[in-house]
Amino acid sequence: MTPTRCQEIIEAIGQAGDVEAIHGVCADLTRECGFEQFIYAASVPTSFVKPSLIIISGYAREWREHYNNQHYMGVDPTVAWCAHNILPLNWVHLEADAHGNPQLNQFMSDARDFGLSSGVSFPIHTAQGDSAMLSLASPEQHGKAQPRIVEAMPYGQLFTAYLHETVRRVFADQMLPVSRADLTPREQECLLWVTEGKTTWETSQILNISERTVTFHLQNTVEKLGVVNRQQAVARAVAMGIIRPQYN
Amino acid sequence: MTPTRCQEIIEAIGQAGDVEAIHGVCADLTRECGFEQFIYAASVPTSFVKPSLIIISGYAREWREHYNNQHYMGVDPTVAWCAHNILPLNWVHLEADAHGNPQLNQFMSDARDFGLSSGVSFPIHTAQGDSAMLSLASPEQHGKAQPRIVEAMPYGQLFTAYLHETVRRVFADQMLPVSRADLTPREQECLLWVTEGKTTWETSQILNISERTVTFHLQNTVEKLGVVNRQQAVARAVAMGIIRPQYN
DNA sequence: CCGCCAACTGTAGGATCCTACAGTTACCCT
DNA sequence: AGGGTAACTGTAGGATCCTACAGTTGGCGG
Repeated sequence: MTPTRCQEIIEAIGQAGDVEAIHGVCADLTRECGFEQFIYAASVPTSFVKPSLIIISGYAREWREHYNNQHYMGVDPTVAWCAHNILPLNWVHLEADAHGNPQLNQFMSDARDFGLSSGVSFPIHTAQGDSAMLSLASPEQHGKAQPRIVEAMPYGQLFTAYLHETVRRVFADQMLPVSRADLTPREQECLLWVTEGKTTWETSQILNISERTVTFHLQNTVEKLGVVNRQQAVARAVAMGIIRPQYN
Repeated sequence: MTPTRCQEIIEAIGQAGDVEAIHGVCADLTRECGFEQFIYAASVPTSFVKPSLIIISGYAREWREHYNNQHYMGVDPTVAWCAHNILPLNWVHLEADAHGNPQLNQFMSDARDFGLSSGVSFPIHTAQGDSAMLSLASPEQHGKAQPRIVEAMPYGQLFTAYLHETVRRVFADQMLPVSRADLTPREQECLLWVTEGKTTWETSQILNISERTVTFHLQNTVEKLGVVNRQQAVARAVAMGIIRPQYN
């Protein structure tokens, strides 16, 4: 792939304005990289127990149905990898794990039946706590597909980032309901010290205000974040990147 | 850059075993991409107020000193960008922001004096809450440098990910002190429901155990994480990725 | 068999948080 | 001048958390 072509694809990703357009540009870049099927999945931590998922599938519909029926999301090694890692996963490395894991073996055998033999998965994590993955797959044997996977590595990683950025724009309403901007500076400050384990009184001493005022700001924070108490506010704020390292 | 050369560099990054080796491989890839200086910086959220930084600098020593003396980390637009974004930052886009911001203008003018005129910064964020950036810079004018920047985009993004992975390995002792594995399944479960805003009693009902037992597990959690109370435990756990979306 | 450890449970007092009450002050923009 | 909003403060009762006390049970490996 030439740098120019790469820039064109990035451009196209940036201009996609709805799900269909995103699907289209994904299909294009999948073909361009020499693969046949793709799937993009994003996870937004609106809740830790039940996160919302945004899936744009270029996999066979039958496979998606089978996948859901079998609850394969809990088995799928690409999902597990991308949830924890930042490096691309070449599916050739999954073979070894499958030995002695009948569940995983079954999954991979089923996947092969639907044309998902070789491929590569790209994870992406944001500072706001949401994450996504893009998988590019082909029915080729692992050996034959390696040159294509190696070549796709740099581009796939970059495309995934741009893709996720576009999804965040298009699905803005389904993403987390508030941003850092919705909390006032004082509210952020109070919340920051709470995440550091300070009590209301300690925080009031640090900020040179009354204990009551700290409580007041934290109350507002809890309400703005749409949560029920401090610990949930802390969880939400950290997951969303509202509270982040201070560079002074 | 050929796919083969790209793979070789990735290989080299993976084999680096200490700071000097990482510095060396960074210098190599910087040259390979057509740039002159680099800097890698990682931030580990051991504390939200005072995160630990790991910096591997291929910038001029004098610039680093000036940068620290002027407390430029709070001004540096590449740091601000990489803290929040997932896409590469082409420095050419910073020009517009500098107008009407004397502090930023001063910073960029100073940077130019040290051979940092054009360049690109690559952010990376992990599921464990730490993040890093790699900047590649050149003394060339923006216009002249564009082809090099465009070409470096995909590779830089990928190298940054591998680089950060290596740093996490080499600096393992300076990274976060505990991993998910250090909390027992029950402890993770209790913590999960706390992050969802459940009270001790509610959690006990969900898990079908006594209120006292939930308190017990959470006590252990607080102790293992080395924090002082529940909110800090929640913050730490979320920042570290111990608590993450459940796929069921 | 014994030690280790995860999981579990009870009581009780003091610390802290949550909620609902009811305001004041200062700044910015229209 | 009036509206909006951030920041600020007080009281008080009930809910919840924290801590220190003192244990039991079951599984696993040496």
